Amino acid sequence: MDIIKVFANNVKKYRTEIGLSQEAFAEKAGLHRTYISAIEREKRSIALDNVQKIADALEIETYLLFVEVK
Amino acid sequence: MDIIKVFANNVKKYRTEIGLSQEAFAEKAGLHRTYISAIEREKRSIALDNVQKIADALEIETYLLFVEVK
DNA sequence: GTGTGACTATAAGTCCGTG
DNA sequence: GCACGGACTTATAGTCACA
Repeated sequence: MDIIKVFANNVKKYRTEIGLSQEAFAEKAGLHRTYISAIEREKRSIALDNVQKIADALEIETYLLFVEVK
Repeated sequence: MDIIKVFANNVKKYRTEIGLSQEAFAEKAGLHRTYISAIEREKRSIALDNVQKIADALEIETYLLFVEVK
């Protein structure tokens, strides 16, 4: 399983769980709305610092983003 | 706690546990010796594709690299 | 066996927009 | 509210010679 795929799925999962749109979430994470979009579509391989920003914005532990949910 | 720090510590930890030098590990991961060095010294915020390469070379689950070991 | 500065190429990441 | 594109800036990828 590809880590980028797992990450993308988890971002989408946790983001919708807390009821945020891509735009609202991007703002909360201090990132760009088109960037979040690209991530969820697996168009980009993101760097660790932004992984942490995203985890913070989702209010979850960072490693949870890499645990495959089946 | 910074994720890059956790990641760096874990790479070093797991790498030494399987008894590989930076050089041997770099070759196994398909990366450059100095690149591994830079990662372990937290000089780079690496992207997800290389995170996976490293996890594969360490023969561990990817998420373990982000679990802080105290 | 590892740390480091310097370097070029490529990808990450921002920002404008449209359907 | 999201997918997608184009153009742009900055950081990472990847390598080297040398300490």
